[in-house]
Amino acid sequence: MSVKERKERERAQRERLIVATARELAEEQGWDAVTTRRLAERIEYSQPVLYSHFRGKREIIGAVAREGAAEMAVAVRAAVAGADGPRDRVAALARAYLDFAERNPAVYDALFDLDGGLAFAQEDTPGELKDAFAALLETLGEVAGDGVHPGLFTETFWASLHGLATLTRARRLPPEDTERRIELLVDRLAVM
Amino acid sequence: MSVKERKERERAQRERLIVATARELAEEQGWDAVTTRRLAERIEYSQPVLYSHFRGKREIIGAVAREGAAEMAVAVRAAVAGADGPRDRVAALARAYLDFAERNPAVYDALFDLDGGLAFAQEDTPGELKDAFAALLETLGEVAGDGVHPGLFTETFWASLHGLATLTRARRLPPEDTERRIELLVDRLAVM
DNA sequence: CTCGATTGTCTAGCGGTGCTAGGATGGAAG
DNA sequence: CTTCCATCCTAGCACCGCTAGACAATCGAG
Repeated sequence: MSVKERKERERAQRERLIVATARELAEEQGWDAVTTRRLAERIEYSQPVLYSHFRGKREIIGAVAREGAAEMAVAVRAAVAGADGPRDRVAALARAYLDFAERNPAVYDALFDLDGGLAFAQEDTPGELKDAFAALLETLGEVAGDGVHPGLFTETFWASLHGLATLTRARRLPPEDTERRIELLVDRLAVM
Repeated sequence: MSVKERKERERAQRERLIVATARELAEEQGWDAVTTRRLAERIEYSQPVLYSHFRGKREIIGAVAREGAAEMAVAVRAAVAGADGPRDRVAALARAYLDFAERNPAVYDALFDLDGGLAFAQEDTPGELKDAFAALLETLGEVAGDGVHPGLFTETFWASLHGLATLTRARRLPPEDTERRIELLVDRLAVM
């Protein structure tokens, strides 16, 4: 039976290789450059092997998105943990979020711009996504203010950050003033 | 010489037909369905005709985006004109913006998600885009608050709206609470 | 009115995409 | 040692954006 187990281990390892390579390629050259042919060549297997792990390209994007969500949750929680008081915590969260988006643009796209076939805000939403939202909620729920539902506040604050992240990266907003925009959001939206 | 003029008129008309058809097709079936072949078939010309008007598909997207920006400016100004007092004006603007995004998803994508080859926030930015931003600035600049640059405030408020628009449409946010999120944004961000 | 030049349009095709059917191959089981 | 089965690859499908080159229609000169 250990032969079978070994094969399963190797298979799981190859799956991780596919996801890591797709992410790498996307960060290097953008998702448009992540074609099944190039991806197959990089992992040194033929195209059909990809389809024995994933239904198609969108599922590969989804896998990168889930991985990214888990990392983002870690990054946000780490940033918040190093800050004192509600205001600093919210500001640290906002900076960590935008920083993550800037440093991992392809992952951010996989999460929020592209179609990775993932459900959001539903029962069958992957755990990584639920947890990433929970990481935001932990800090933002504190500053929702009286009579405002913490979840609703978190959604709204998150949407604002998402807007800044995407518009800045798509060169719709000049990047120099990012810090000032963050301060504005934090000071006005959060109730301390 | 009037023969030449007639031909130019017909050519301009055909260009408008291309843009209108691309927009129609995108609203019906999404931008993925807007292929040069399908578009050519709908306008009852062959593919290469498209390339005698536009450098490529991205320029067609850009043309739809410019058209959409002009319409959005009109919609926003109309909504604001029908409201009294700063708070109502800002709320009306926010609703009009999100309403436009919801009613014209393909146009909204052309403007802010896809690459239409347009410059933003620069000298060579198309007039329609500058004017759409101006329409936001006219109302939002009023409520930036002391010591906050009106342009910066407008960018930030706009980013928040954009975040709500995209996340809602991509099913990342449940749509039922949109109105409550708007109220939250307006009441907190704007200084009255 | 005829004829060459120019303009406009089309057919056909290039290299690429995501995805899949079917045959070859190599290792486990009997 | 042979049989069988899982695994993988070659080859190919239909489609994509885009373009070269053939063809037809129109224009201006003689």
